Amino acid sequence: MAHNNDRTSARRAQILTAAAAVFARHGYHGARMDDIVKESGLSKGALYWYFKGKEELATALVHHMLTAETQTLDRLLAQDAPAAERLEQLVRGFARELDDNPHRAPLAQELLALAQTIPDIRSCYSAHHDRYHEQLRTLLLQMNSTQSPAGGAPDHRIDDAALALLCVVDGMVLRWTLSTPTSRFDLEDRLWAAVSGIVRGMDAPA
Amino acid sequence: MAHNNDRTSARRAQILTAAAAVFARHGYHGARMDDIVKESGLSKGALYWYFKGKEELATALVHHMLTAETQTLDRLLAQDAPAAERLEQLVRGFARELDDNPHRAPLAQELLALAQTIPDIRSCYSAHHDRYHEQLRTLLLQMNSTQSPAGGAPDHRIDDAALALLCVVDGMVLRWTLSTPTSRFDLEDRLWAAVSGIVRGMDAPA
Amino acid sequence: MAHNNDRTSARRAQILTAAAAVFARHGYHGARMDDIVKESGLSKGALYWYFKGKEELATALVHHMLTAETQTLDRLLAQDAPAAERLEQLVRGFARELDDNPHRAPLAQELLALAQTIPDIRSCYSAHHDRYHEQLRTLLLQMNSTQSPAGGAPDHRIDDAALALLCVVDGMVLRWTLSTPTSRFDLEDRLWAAVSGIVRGMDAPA
Amino acid sequence: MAHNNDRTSARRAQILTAAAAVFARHGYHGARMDDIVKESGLSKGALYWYFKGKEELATALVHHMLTAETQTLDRLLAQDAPAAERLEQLVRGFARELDDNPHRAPLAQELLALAQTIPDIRSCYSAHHDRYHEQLRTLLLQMNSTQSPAGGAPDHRIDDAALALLCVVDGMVLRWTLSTPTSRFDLEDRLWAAVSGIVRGMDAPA
DNA sequence: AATGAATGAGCATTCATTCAT
DNA sequence: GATGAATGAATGCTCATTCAT
Repeated sequence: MAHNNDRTSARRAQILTAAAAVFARHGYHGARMDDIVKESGLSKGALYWYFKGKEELATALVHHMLTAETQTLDRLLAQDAPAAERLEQLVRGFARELDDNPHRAPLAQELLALAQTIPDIRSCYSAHHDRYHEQLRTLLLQMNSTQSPAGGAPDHRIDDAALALLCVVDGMVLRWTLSTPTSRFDLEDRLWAAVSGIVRGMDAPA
Repeated sequence: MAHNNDRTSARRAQILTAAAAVFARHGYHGARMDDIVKESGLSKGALYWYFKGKEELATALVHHMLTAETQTLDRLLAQDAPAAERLEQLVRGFARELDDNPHRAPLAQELLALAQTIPDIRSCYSAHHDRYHEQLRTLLLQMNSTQSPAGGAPDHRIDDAALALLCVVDGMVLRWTLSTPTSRFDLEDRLWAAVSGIVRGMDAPA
Repeated sequence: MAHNNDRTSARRAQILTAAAAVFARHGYHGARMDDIVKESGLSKGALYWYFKGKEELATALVHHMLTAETQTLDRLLAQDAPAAERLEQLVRGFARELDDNPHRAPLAQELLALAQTIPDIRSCYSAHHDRYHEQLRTLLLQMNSTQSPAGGAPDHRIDDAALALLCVVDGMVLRWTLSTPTSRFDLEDRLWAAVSGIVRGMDAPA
Repeated sequence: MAHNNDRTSARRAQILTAAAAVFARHGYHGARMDDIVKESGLSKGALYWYFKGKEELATALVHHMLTAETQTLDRLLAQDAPAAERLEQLVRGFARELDDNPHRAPLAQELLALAQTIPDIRSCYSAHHDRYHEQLRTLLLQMNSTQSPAGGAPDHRIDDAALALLCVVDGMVLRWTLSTPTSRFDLEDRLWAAVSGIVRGMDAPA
């Protein structure tokens, strides 16, 4: 019977959504379980019926977000548009989503910070980084072979570029999140500019 | 009386060192004031005599670290070695220092995370980002004009590259900090590879 | 319909057995209803269908154990063996049963402790004490008249001896239960030695 | 400086007294730390400054009570009154004290029950039992040699009697504590009667 | 009869901060 | 300046019990 599972995952989602909201508002440490309970509309007992505790809440949230990200990239890799186009789509889509959901970025930073302290979360991120790196390398390889049938950039260049891409994204989101109203920049433009630069550098002569 | 001030700054330094150690070990939230007291070898009353509270401890620590970073870069800008060389020196020096001080990176991440929550710390980072961006832009301009007297890359390219450089550094340190013994990479090599890529991309044709 | 009652008492017995096991393992306060549910193999709803709550579980258990004890003594009193022999049988049988069932003694102590707190249980024990005292006095009277047709010990001596017997049993079980592997003594031997001493003292001249 | 220690032990005593009162009233499990705090007149922080937690409170209390008991017996053994007289003094004094302090007995039972659950407390009681048994054996030996210079009862009889004495005391206090107003008996008389019986039985012929 | 999801009052403990000495 | 005992609000979590199904 899927009934039971449906109910269960509905409840878990309900709670996770509430937790995400409260974590985004007050940070993980500033969030009280009571706040999440209130936000979820359930009772404290229900929350603890579905999740073992505060840490599991955070871990589940991380898992959820990273899984979604991986799937997005998977979908992109499976498309048959030119690789360069797909990369741009990825980057701009990513930036736009953050831009449109003001809570996403602070929440993500908050959860990321927990990786320092909570081993399960650390593992999630580690695994995700590796997986994402691999996916990106694949995309860059496709770009490279398409662009210049002759071969283009050597493999190590591609590898480095993939890593740089990953890092520049993380770093820029962080900077953007921390920017003040005064110093705030346009995430999409600047991120794409940075990515373009790295891609150009991939093929350029030393 | 300078005596007084000496004593005072010695005590403050002593406490900050202790706080840095404990924050690195347990994270900001996991650190108890008692731990810091014990680590510092002073008494609880003394700690509160020199610092208003836990937040001020963190803020002072951030201030200290960011100031040091700015000064390093300032010193570099004032040298008369070729700009490209100075950039490499900066990046490699930065990487090596992290590599040699295992606590530095986790501590930095922890403090960075506080920027989300503690306004004073957020301001510190915002200001530092802007300043650092400016300094880096200056360095890249020097490289550009040196390399190709004709002019080389247009200004907006340089600006983008400076930002990308900043972000790629932050992002890579983060990734490196989170990497497992298995997936750990060589920070200096990879960071320099990324930086090189971005610099190459700065001048490369679209 | 006896069907109904059979099912009912079967279920109740099933639950009580589970409760006894869990109380013996974790103590009354350390036992969670969930543990008892799991141990019983039934559902939480079922448990609460047959018992009003945790206290009733304990009360029923006490009732059950004390009733069994009374019946044992009743059976013994009805036998036609010499009184002295029956007393020895009683004491040794009692000791052996505890020796053979490692959980019995801690469970009994735990339930006894509840008498301080739970009025219903206190009443059970009070009543049982009186009843048991009476039964034991009867047995001692039989011994006395058998042994020395002339009359032997005066009544008040018999009464005191009966009480002493009761107390020495309780006290020794307690001590035995609390004894460490190192200091553990042979319950049957020592208990019988104590009982013999008291019986001897009953007839002995001041 | 004894100042510090004085203050410390005063506070600890203050807290322990409060804990004893509350434990006697509500039992260990029924007692809330807040109650003890209120009763002590201190603050919650102070309580936790002097005691690690609820368990340590109980353990310290047990320690305190058992130490006092041992000392009483030690004092008795050191006196030069006839042994028989000292035994009577011990038993009657013990009974009277319980009779005069209505809280003592329930508190003692409550703490004793914790021995089943809390290892530290169990150890306290185990050690105390052994020590007390030894002290009592010594006293009985003195009685025996005094009474009949020829030698009197054999050693194993004395050992058994000592154990029986210990047990009968524990058991009778328990029964007395559990007795209802209706069935309540005079502790001093009955206890002394039981003890006398055991002592008589010690020397009596089989 | 039976299930198990849901409830929520209750509670021990922590820890940043203060202040009398 | 320095000490460390004292404060008490804050909080994550438990678990006996209920009740819709």
